[in-house]
Amino acid sequence: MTPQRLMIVEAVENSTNHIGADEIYSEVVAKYPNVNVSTVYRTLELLEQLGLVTKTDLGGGRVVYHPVDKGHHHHLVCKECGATIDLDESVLSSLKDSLLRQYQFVADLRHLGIQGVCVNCRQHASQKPAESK
Amino acid sequence: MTPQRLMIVEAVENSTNHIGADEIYSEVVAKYPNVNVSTVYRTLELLEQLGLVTKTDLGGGRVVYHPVDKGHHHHLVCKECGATIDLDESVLSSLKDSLLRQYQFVADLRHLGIQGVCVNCRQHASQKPAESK
DNA sequence: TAAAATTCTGCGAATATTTGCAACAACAAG
DNA sequence: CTTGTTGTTGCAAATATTCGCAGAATTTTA
Repeated sequence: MTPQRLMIVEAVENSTNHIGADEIYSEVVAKYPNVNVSTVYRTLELLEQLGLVTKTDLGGGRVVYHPVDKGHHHHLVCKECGATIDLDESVLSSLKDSLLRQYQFVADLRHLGIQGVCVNCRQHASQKPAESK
Repeated sequence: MTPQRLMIVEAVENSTNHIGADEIYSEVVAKYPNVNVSTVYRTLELLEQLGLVTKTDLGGGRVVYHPVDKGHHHHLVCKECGATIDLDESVLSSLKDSLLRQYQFVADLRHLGIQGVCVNCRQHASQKPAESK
């Protein structure tokens, strides 16, 4: 356990909710200017393999990390407005069961990002002219 | 509809199953050496928005495209051996329904890549020394 | 403690993908 | 036929992430 690893772990643990690799990097660099981005990525990969943090792709290049010990949950990501809605783990448990029964496949559904369209955007779909695209 | 777009569409349609951006690019360049990668990506993004093709992240940097008119299905991707198991759409329909009922969220579950561990790797987990990592 | 082995890191290069921008083609208006 | 408008492309640069490699740090061994 090296000082840089310690700080990376700290940064992830201290994050209120989710944190991106770039934010972790900035945070660590502030205290220890010599650390390299590679180290951040390597450590995050390590932590993920050890089952300590989850990595979630929220789409649109937004990849965030979350400490496992702070609870599992998922995200509904709206493709229109970009909002993310937290989702309880239970909603996916039946899917996980089905996959296990029907395919003997142990799905890793600990922290998903599911793309779609939220209520708000669906209702305003007709009125709204276009996106900030 | 420009010639380059036409060829990109062709490449996707002609692919037996799935095809990556790099493969599409190579295929198109073979006939029309001037096309640029950007054009490929831009066209694929366009096709995706038009609902003509799906883009699926199989994990590990493998992103593949698939024409919508060739049927919806999903993939179970084994993190150990990298195998992908095709999955019928129906398995996810109940999840989609739940999300719609409970969250009024229209999930885009047309072509997912679900990470996990397949039967094979689960059984051999203890024997297998390590991966090709 | 010194030499050897192992692990981790920083750096720079490679990869995949996206973006800004200026040139270009198609097409409508005059 | 010239001009203007719009949409598409090629190129080069930016971004995010990964990878190889050599040097540092750490541990092991004697």
